[in-house]
Amino acid sequence: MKLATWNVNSLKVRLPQVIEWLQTQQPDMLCLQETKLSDENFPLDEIADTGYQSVFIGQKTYNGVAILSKLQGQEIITAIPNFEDDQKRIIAATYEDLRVVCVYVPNGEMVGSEKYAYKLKWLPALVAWLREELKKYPKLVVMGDYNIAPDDRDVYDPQLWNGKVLCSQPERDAFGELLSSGFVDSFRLFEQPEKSYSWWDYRMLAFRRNRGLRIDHILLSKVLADSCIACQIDKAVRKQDRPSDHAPVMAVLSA
DNA sequence: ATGGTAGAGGATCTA
Repeated sequence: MKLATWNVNSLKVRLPQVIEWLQTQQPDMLCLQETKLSDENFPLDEIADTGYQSVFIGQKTYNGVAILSKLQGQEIITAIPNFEDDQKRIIAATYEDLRVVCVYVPNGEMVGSEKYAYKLKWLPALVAWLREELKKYPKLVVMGDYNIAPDDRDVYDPQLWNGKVLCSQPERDAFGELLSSGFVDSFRLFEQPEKSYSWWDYRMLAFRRNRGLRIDHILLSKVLADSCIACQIDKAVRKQDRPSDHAPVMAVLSA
């Protein structure tokens, strides 16, 4: 079983790359973030032609999430329950006994900004909901763009980024709260290359210089973590023409 | 040099 997540930064622009990636990697589930599409414009048929079902929730211009899978998703949820939010950042679906949650955590813009306050309000709401999900679904995977680099080794220049958005202590604490609720960062179950990142700014030749952050994560419930045999970032995708600024992350479960 | 790029939409906003 291959589980993957990719912030595509416009599914309209990236659709050919997504279809090619589905065909070559054959993931069982692919979570997408920043589709930036209204639901009526979602490329359902093109994706179906590749052999994948889609569940999605989007909006014009910003945000938007989807789960592509070879199976049809059930028990679909498209928002955090009991949390007022206009932005489309969450979709969850059940595939047999596997519960998949796709998340696009707010970016936060800058420490102290209104968007940062929204991020710090959004994250505990996510954690509270996922604690309930975990009670219902022992086999739970939560993957997506968390917009949080959990540790200094996930940052190309920790001094420069110290206390900045994506790295600030309140954000890292919120991520820690999520982990301590019963999740494991699948990437850190394994030995990984030094300076492994999942996002590189489009500006300043950041990718060529490997000035990146690891902010896209696949979190597994304990039951799933026990069967995880690999996790890697597909950095080659970021080298393509007209790439997303994020690379896909993929975890492999046995059986 | 307080910069730079990409996407959406059609002037800025978001990342």
